[in-house]
Amino acid sequence: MSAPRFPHRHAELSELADHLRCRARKLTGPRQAILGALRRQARPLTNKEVRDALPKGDCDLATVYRSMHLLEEMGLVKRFDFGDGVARFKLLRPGDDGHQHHLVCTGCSKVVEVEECAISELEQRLATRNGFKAVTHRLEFFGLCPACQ
Amino acid sequence: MSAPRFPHRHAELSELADHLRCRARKLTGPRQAILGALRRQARPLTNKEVRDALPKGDCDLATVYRSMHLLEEMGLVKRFDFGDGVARFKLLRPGDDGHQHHLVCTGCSKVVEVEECAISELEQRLATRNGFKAVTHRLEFFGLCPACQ
DNA sequence: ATCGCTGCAAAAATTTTGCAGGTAA
DNA sequence: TTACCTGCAAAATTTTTGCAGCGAT
Repeated sequence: MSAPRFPHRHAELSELADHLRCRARKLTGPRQAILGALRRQARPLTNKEVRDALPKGDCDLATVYRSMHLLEEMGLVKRFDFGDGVARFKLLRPGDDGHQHHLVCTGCSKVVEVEECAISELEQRLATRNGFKAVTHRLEFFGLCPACQ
Repeated sequence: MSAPRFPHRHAELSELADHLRCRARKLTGPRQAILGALRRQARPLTNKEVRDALPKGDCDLATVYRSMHLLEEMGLVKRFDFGDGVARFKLLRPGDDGHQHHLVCTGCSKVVEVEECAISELEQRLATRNGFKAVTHRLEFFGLCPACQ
Protein backbone atom coordinates (compact mmCIF):
# COMPACT_ATOMS: atom_id res chain seq x y z
CA MET A 1 0.00 0.00 0.00
CA SER A 2 3.01 2.30 0.27
CA ALA A 3 3.97 4.50 -2.64
CA PRO A 4 6.53 2.94 -4.98
CA ARG A 5 10.10 3.78 -4.15
CA PHE A 6 11.09 4.50 -7.72
CA PRO A 7 8.11 6.15 -9.32
CA HIS A 8 10.09 7.05 -12.46
CA ARG A 9 10.99 3.50 -13.20
CA HIS A 10 7.53 2.18 -12.78
CA ALA A 11 5.97 5.07 -14.62
CA GLU A 12 8.29 4.51 -17.56
CA LEU A 13 7.80 0.79 -17.64
CA SER A 14 4.06 1.02 -17.53
CA GLU A 15 4.18 3.80 -20.09
CA LEU A 16 6.14 1.49 -22.33
CA ALA A 17 3.65 -1.29 -21.71
CA ASP A 18 0.72 1.00 -22.51
CA HIS A 19 2.23 2.27 -25.72
CA LEU A 20 3.02 -1.26 -26.78
CA ARG A 21 -0.43 -2.56 -25.96
CA CYS A 22 -2.05 0.20 -28.02
CA ARG A 23 -0.26 -1.07 -31.08
CA ALA A 24 -0.59 -4.76 -30.31
CA ARG A 25 3.11 -4.97 -29.62
CA LYS A 26 4.72 -7.02 -26.90
CA LEU A 27 6.58 -6.12 -23.74
CA THR A 28 9.74 -8.16 -24.14
CA GLY A 29 13.01 -8.54 -22.28
CA PRO A 30 15.19 -6.81 -24.87
CA ARG A 31 12.86 -3.82 -25.02
CA GLN A 32 12.91 -3.36 -21.28
CA ALA A 33 16.67 -3.82 -21.23
CA ILE A 34 17.15 -1.19 -23.95
CA LEU A 35 14.95 1.25 -22.10
CA GLY A 36 17.00 0.57 -18.99
CA ALA A 37 20.28 1.23 -20.79
CA LEU A 38 18.97 4.54 -22.11
CA ARG A 39 17.75 5.49 -18.68
CA ARG A 40 21.15 4.93 -17.12
CA GLN A 41 22.81 7.40 -19.47
CA ALA A 42 22.02 11.08 -19.69
CA ARG A 43 23.64 11.57 -23.07
CA PRO A 44 22.29 10.21 -26.33
CA LEU A 45 23.61 6.73 -27.14
CA THR A 46 24.38 5.04 -30.43
CA ASN A 47 22.85 1.68 -31.20
CA LYS A 48 26.16 -0.02 -30.53
CA GLU A 49 26.58 1.79 -27.23
CA VAL A 50 23.15 0.58 -26.19
CA ARG A 51 23.99 -3.01 -27.04
CA ASP A 52 27.36 -2.80 -25.30
CA ALA A 53 25.73 -1.36 -22.20
CA LEU A 54 23.70 -4.55 -21.87
CA PRO A 55 24.98 -7.80 -20.38
CA LYS A 56 26.85 -9.60 -23.14
CA GLY A 57 24.48 -11.49 -25.39
CA ASP A 58 21.41 -9.91 -23.87
CA CYS A 59 20.35 -8.30 -27.08
CA ASP A 60 21.35 -8.50 -30.70
CA LEU A 61 22.39 -5.33 -32.51
CA ALA A 62 19.66 -5.83 -35.09
CA THR A 63 17.13 -5.91 -32.29
CA VAL A 64 18.49 -2.64 -30.94
CA TYR A 65 18.01 -1.05 -34.36
CA ARG A 66 14.50 -2.43 -34.63
CA SER A 67 13.60 -1.37 -31.10
CA MET A 68 14.89 2.14 -31.68
CA HIS A 69 12.66 2.54 -34.70
CA LEU A 70 9.70 1.35 -32.67
CA LEU A 71 10.48 3.50 -29.63
CA GLU A 72 11.00 6.49 -31.87
CA GLU A 73 7.63 5.97 -33.59
CA MET A 74 6.00 5.70 -30.20
CA GLY A 75 7.59 8.95 -29.10
CA LEU A 76 9.46 7.39 -26.18
CA VAL A 77 12.87 8.08 -27.63
CA LYS A 78 14.33 10.89 -29.69
CA ARG A 79 16.86 10.53 -32.47
CA PHE A 80 19.84 12.87 -32.65
CA ASP A 81 22.33 13.41 -35.38
CA PHE A 82 25.65 14.97 -34.47
CA GLY A 83 26.90 14.89 -38.01
CA ASP A 84 29.38 12.04 -37.65
CA GLY A 85 27.30 9.50 -39.50
CA VAL A 86 25.93 7.61 -36.51
CA ALA A 87 22.46 8.01 -35.10
CA ARG A 88 22.07 8.60 -31.37
CA PHE A 89 19.03 8.16 -29.18
CA LYS A 90 17.90 9.61 -25.92
CA LEU A 91 15.10 8.53 -23.63
CA LEU A 92 12.25 11.00 -23.28
CA ARG A 93 10.54 11.48 -19.97
CA PRO A 94 6.74 11.65 -20.01
CA GLY A 95 5.70 15.13 -21.03
CA ASP A 96 9.10 15.76 -22.56
CA ASP A 97 8.83 16.54 -26.24
CA GLY A 98 12.54 16.03 -26.71
CA HIS A 99 13.01 19.51 -27.95
CA GLN A 100 16.33 20.26 -26.36
CA HIS A 101 19.51 21.04 -28.19
CA HIS A 102 23.04 20.01 -27.36
CA LEU A 103 26.51 21.39 -27.08
CA VAL A 104 28.80 18.61 -28.24
CA CYS A 105 32.57 18.46 -27.77
CA THR A 106 34.22 17.63 -31.07
CA GLY A 107 37.11 16.17 -29.13
CA CYS A 108 35.57 13.74 -26.68
CA SER A 109 31.86 13.72 -27.63
CA LYS A 110 30.88 15.04 -24.25
CA VAL A 111 27.35 16.42 -24.44
CA VAL A 112 25.91 19.39 -22.57
CA GLU A 113 22.18 19.95 -22.70
CA VAL A 114 20.96 23.33 -23.82
CA GLU A 115 17.73 24.48 -22.27
CA GLU A 116 17.13 27.62 -24.24
CA CYS A 117 15.67 27.66 -27.68
CA ALA A 118 15.36 31.07 -29.27
CA ILE A 119 14.13 29.99 -32.64
CA SER A 120 10.42 29.38 -32.47
CA GLU A 121 9.79 32.89 -33.71
CA LEU A 122 12.10 32.49 -36.68
CA GLU A 123 10.62 29.06 -37.35
CA GLN A 124 7.13 30.52 -37.45
CA ARG A 125 8.22 33.30 -39.78
CA LEU A 126 9.89 30.84 -42.15
CA ALA A 127 6.85 28.59 -42.25
CA THR A 128 4.53 31.47 -43.09
CA ARG A 129 6.82 33.12 -45.61
CA ASN A 130 7.47 29.92 -47.54
CA GLY A 131 4.11 28.25 -47.18
CA PHE A 132 5.57 25.28 -45.34
CA LYS A 133 3.51 23.29 -42.84
CA ALA A 134 4.54 21.26 -39.82
CA VAL A 135 7.91 22.93 -39.58
CA THR A 136 10.39 21.71 -37.01
CA HIS A 137 14.09 22.28 -36.59
CA ARG A 138 17.30 20.66 -35.50
CA LEU A 139 19.96 22.72 -33.76
CA GLU A 140 23.22 21.45 -32.36
CA PHE A 141 26.28 23.30 -31.13
CA PHE A 142 29.82 22.01 -31.52
CA GLY A 143 33.04 23.07 -29.85
CA LEU A 144 35.95 22.06 -27.67
CA CYS A 145 35.22 21.36 -24.02
CA PRO A 146 37.60 22.63 -21.32
CA ALA A 147 39.33 19.26 -21.02
CA CYS A 148 39.99 18.99 -24.75
CA GLN A 149 41.30 22.46 -25.42
CA MET B 1 41.30 42.48 -74.09
CA SER B 2 37.58 42.46 -73.36
CA ALA B 3 36.28 41.58 -69.91
CA PRO B 4 35.40 37.92 -69.49
CA ARG B 5 31.82 37.07 -70.28
CA PHE B 6 31.34 34.81 -67.27
CA PRO B 7 33.29 36.39 -64.46
CA HIS B 8 31.85 33.97 -61.88
CA ARG B 9 33.08 30.95 -63.70
CA HIS B 10 36.55 32.24 -64.16
CA ALA B 11 36.75 33.62 -60.68
CA GLU B 12 35.77 30.27 -59.24
CA LEU B 13 38.09 28.32 -61.44
CA SER B 14 41.07 30.49 -60.67
CA GLU B 15 40.12 30.41 -57.02
CA LEU B 16 40.17 26.65 -57.21
CA ALA B 17 43.51 26.74 -58.98
CA ASP B 18 44.95 29.09 -56.37
CA HIS B 19 43.78 27.01 -53.44
CA LEU B 20 45.15 23.91 -55.06
CA ARG B 21 48.49 25.49 -55.84
CA CYS B 22 48.90 26.61 -52.24
CA ARG B 23 48.74 23.03 -51.12
CA ALA B 24 50.70 21.56 -53.98
CA ARG B 25 47.59 19.94 -55.34
CA LYS B 26 46.70 19.66 -58.98
CA LEU B 27 43.97 21.16 -61.11
CA THR B 28 42.52 18.07 -62.74
CA GLY B 29 39.58 17.34 -64.96
CA PRO B 30 37.46 15.54 -62.36
CA ARG B 31 37.93 18.39 -59.90
CA GLN B 32 36.80 20.99 -62.40
CA ALA B 33 33.89 18.80 -63.44
CA ILE B 34 32.77 18.36 -59.82
CA LEU B 35 32.96 22.08 -59.22
CA GLY B 36 30.89 22.56 -62.36
CA ALA B 37 28.24 20.11 -61.20
CA LEU B 38 27.96 21.88 -57.85
CA ARG B 39 27.74 25.24 -59.57
CA ARG B 40 24.84 24.12 -61.72
CA GLN B 41 22.71 23.20 -58.70
CA ALA B 42 21.57 25.60 -56.06
CA ARG B 43 20.73 22.92 -53.54
CA PRO B 44 23.27 20.79 -51.71
CA LEU B 45 24.10 17.59 -53.58
CA THR B 46 25.05 14.14 -52.37
CA ASN B 47 28.18 12.47 -53.66
CA LYS B 48 26.13 10.22 -55.89
CA GLU B 49 24.13 13.12 -57.26
CA VAL B 50 27.37 14.85 -58.15
CA ARG B 51 28.68 11.82 -59.98
CA ASP B 52 25.37 11.27 -61.78
CA ALA B 53 25.31 14.92 -62.85
CA LEU B 54 28.53 14.33 -64.75
CA PRO B 55 28.76 12.70 -68.18
CA LYS B 56 28.74 8.98 -67.63
CA GLY B 57 32.17 7.67 -66.73
CA ASP B 58 33.62 11.14 -66.28
CA CYS B 59 34.40 10.61 -62.65
CA ASP B 60 34.49 7.68 -60.28
CA LEU B 61 32.40 7.84 -57.09
CA ALA B 62 35.52 7.36 -54.98
CA THR B 63 37.04 10.39 -56.63
CA VAL B 64 33.95 12.43 -55.79
CA TYR B 65 34.31 11.43 -52.15
CA ARG B 66 38.01 12.29 -52.14
CA SER B 67 37.41 15.58 -53.91
CA MET B 68 34.69 16.56 -51.49
CA HIS B 69 37.02 16.06 -48.56
CA LEU B 70 39.63 18.20 -50.26
CA LEU B 71 37.22 20.93 -51.31
CA GLU B 72 35.77 20.98 -47.82
CA GLU B 73 39.23 21.35 -46.24
CA MET B 74 39.97 24.19 -48.61
CA GLY B 75 36.74 25.92 -47.67
CA LEU B 76 35.34 25.90 -51.20
CA VAL B 77 32.48 23.61 -50.31
CA LYS B 78 30.30 23.18 -47.25
CA ARG B 79 28.97 19.89 -45.92
CA PHE B 80 25.37 19.60 -44.84
CA ASP B 81 23.61 16.91 -42.95
CA PHE B 82 19.85 16.72 -43.25
CA GLY B 83 19.60 13.79 -40.92
CA ASP B 84 18.88 11.09 -43.48
CA GLY B 85 22.31 9.51 -43.30
CA VAL B 86 23.76 11.00 -46.49
CA ALA B 87 26.15 13.90 -46.63
CA ARG B 88 25.36 16.79 -48.95
CA PHE B 89 27.65 19.49 -50.28
CA LYS B 90 27.14 22.98 -51.57
CA LEU B 91 29.51 25.24 -53.43
CA LEU B 92 30.57 28.35 -51.55
CA ARG B 93 31.03 31.62 -53.37
CA PRO B 94 34.11 33.68 -52.51
CA GLY B 95 33.47 35.56 -49.31
CA ASP B 96 30.68 33.18 -48.38
CA ASP B 97 31.38 31.47 -45.11
CA GLY B 98 28.64 28.95 -45.75
CA HIS B 99 26.82 29.90 -42.65
CA GLN B 100 23.31 29.72 -43.96
CA HIS B 101 20.66 27.39 -42.74
CA HIS B 102 18.03 25.56 -44.74
CA LEU B 103 14.37 24.81 -44.75
CA VAL B 104 14.07 21.31 -46.17
CA CYS B 105 10.89 19.67 -47.38
CA THR B 106 10.56 16.23 -45.84
CA GLY B 107 8.45 15.21 -48.82
CA CYS B 108 10.48 16.16 -51.88
CA SER B 109 13.81 17.37 -50.41
CA LYS B 110 13.31 20.81 -51.84
CA VAL B 111 15.63 23.24 -50.07
CA VAL B 112 14.96 26.88 -49.23
CA GLU B 113 17.85 28.98 -48.03
CA VAL B 114 17.42 30.81 -44.77
CA GLU B 115 19.22 34.10 -44.51
CA GLU B 116 18.60 34.92 -40.90
CA CYS B 117 20.53 33.46 -38.04
CA ALA B 118 19.42 34.54 -34.63
CA ILE B 119 21.67 32.36 -32.60
CA SER B 120 25.07 33.95 -32.33
CA GLU B 121 24.09 35.50 -29.03
CA LEU B 122 22.95 32.18 -27.59
CA GLU B 123 26.05 30.50 -29.01
CA GLN B 124 28.29 33.03 -27.28
CA ARG B 125 26.45 32.59 -24.00
CA LEU B 126 26.76 28.80 -24.18
CA ALA B 127 30.47 28.96 -24.94
CA THR B 128 31.17 31.21 -21.98
CA ARG B 129 28.93 29.42 -19.55
CA ASN B 130 30.38 25.99 -20.32
CA GLY B 131 33.98 26.93 -20.99
CA PHE B 132 33.84 25.68 -24.57
CA LYS B 133 36.05 27.16 -27.28
CA ALA B 134 35.55 27.43 -31.03
CA VAL B 135 31.84 26.89 -30.78
CA THR B 136 29.83 26.61 -33.98
CA HIS B 137 26.35 25.36 -34.68
CA ARG B 138 24.23 23.53 -37.19
CA LEU B 139 20.61 24.52 -37.66
CA GLU B 140 18.20 23.06 -40.17
CA PHE B 141 14.45 23.39 -40.49
CA PHE B 142 12.18 20.65 -41.78
CA GLY B 143 8.61 20.73 -42.96
CA LEU B 144 6.22 20.13 -45.84
CA CYS B 145 6.45 22.46 -48.81
CA PRO B 146 3.26 23.76 -50.47
CA ALA B 147 3.42 21.17 -53.24
CA CYS B 148 3.74 18.26 -50.83
CA GLN B 149 1.04 19.19 -48.38
C1' DA C 1 -2.83 -20.89 -30.66
C1' DT C 2 -1.81 -16.71 -32.57
C1' DC C 3 1.15 -13.21 -33.97
C1' DG C 4 4.84 -10.74 -32.87
C1' DC C 5 9.68 -10.82 -31.63
C1' DT C 6 14.59 -12.41 -31.52
C1' DG C 7 19.01 -14.02 -33.00
C1' DC C 8 21.72 -15.15 -36.65
C1' DA C 9 23.30 -14.35 -41.02
C1' DA C 10 23.14 -12.17 -45.27
C1' DA C 11 22.30 -8.01 -47.78
C1' DA C 12 22.22 -2.92 -48.61
C1' DA C 13 23.90 1.46 -48.47
C1' DT C 14 27.35 4.83 -47.53
C1' DT C 15 32.09 5.90 -47.08
C1' DT C 16 37.07 4.72 -46.94
C1' DT C 17 41.30 2.62 -48.54
C1' DG C 18 45.07 0.06 -51.43
C1' DC C 19 47.23 -0.22 -55.51
C1' DA C 20 48.96 0.17 -60.24
C1' DG C 21 49.01 3.10 -63.91
C1' DG C 22 48.32 7.90 -65.70
C1' DT C 23 48.90 12.96 -65.55
C1' DA C 24 49.67 17.85 -64.05
C1' DA C 25 53.47 20.65 -62.74
C1' DT D 1 60.85 13.60 -63.31
C1' DT D 2 58.26 13.66 -59.34
C1' DA D 3 54.53 13.71 -56.70
C1' DC D 4 49.86 13.77 -56.98
C1' DC D 5 45.53 11.82 -58.86
C1' DT D 6 42.33 8.46 -60.86
C1' DG D 7 39.80 4.28 -61.63
C1' DC D 8 38.97 -0.08 -60.11
C1' DA D 9 38.26 -3.22 -56.61
C1' DA D 10 38.13 -4.47 -51.96
C1' DA D 11 37.18 -3.24 -47.30
C1' DA D 12 35.03 -0.95 -43.44
C1' DT D 13 30.86 1.02 -41.32
C1' DT D 14 26.29 1.74 -40.45
C1' DT D 15 21.73 0.09 -41.18
C1' DT D 16 18.19 -3.08 -43.06
C1' DT D 17 16.11 -7.47 -44.10
C1' DG D 18 14.93 -12.73 -44.44
C1' DC D 19 14.01 -16.55 -42.01
C1' DA D 20 13.28 -20.22 -38.67
C1' DG D 21 12.30 -20.81 -34.03
C1' DC D 22 10.89 -18.78 -29.58
C1' DG D 23 7.83 -16.26 -26.58
C1' DA D 24 4.22 -12.88 -24.93
C1' DT D 25 -0.65 -12.39 -24.92
